[in-house]
Amino acid sequence: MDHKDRSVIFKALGDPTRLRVFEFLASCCCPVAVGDEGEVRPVLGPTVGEVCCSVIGTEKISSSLSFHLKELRNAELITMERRGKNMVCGVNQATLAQIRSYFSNVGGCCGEETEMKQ
Amino acid sequence: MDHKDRSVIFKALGDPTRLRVFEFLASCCCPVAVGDEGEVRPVLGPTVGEVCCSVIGTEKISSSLSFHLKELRNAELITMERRGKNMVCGVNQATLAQIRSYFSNVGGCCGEETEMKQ
DNA sequence: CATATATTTCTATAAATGTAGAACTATTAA
DNA sequence: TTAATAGTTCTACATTTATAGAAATATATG
Repeated sequence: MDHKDRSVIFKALGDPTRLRVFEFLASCCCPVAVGDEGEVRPVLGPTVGEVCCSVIGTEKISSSLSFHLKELRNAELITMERRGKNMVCGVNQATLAQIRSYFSNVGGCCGEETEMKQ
Repeated sequence: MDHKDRSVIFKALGDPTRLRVFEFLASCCCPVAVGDEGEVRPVLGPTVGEVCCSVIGTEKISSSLSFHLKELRNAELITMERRGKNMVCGVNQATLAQIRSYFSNVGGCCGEETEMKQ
């Protein structure tokens, strides 16, 4: 995750609607599943329509929501996969882990208070 | 730190120049000092001019950098304080701690892989 | 195949954002 | 008090971004 990736990630989370979508998806458990052959499979999370209901509060999916989902996908903050007529969404745990790691390392060289003269 | 605060923070970090400024300041040690009376005092970090040299690469401070610093201050990601002719900058450790805490809690209900049928 | 459902893409538009230069403010030093 | 330095604010402008509606695509179903 380089500087460019990070600014794309933060820009994606910088929009209130997108942050809500991200937080809603993050609040939906079971982000990753392992299939019979041991393969890691994408999440069976809410559909775009369900995200729309919960986050936007409308039945009809707007092009605006599609746009925001695309931005979140572009930042690799979420994944989406077709299930029949629907698209199901979930947070990308790998990226979330990278962000956590970034923040545990940034500015961490001497975070505690330091005694000082004058 | 509510939803609004977070989106302001992420939006601030979402601009490549601001992210560079933030990371530069975060890389400058000793963010907090405690004075003789026990009061927590702002960092004695780089001046705006020094930030400009390191991050933008120019001698002359642009209004654009001032604007970015204002955004970072508004998000409470950095603090600034006058020292004579200069303004000195540093990251706001309290906010940084809040962001760390946010990311350790978001989407963390079952982050590990889960066995699944079908 | 025709229709319904779910979602995306396209196009236009309005609002927000970043940049540049000039003018302004605060502090120090002569 | 005048000049120099350091930085900010103001104004204008170009670019980017978010939103809305219409048309297009993909899948399921009758």
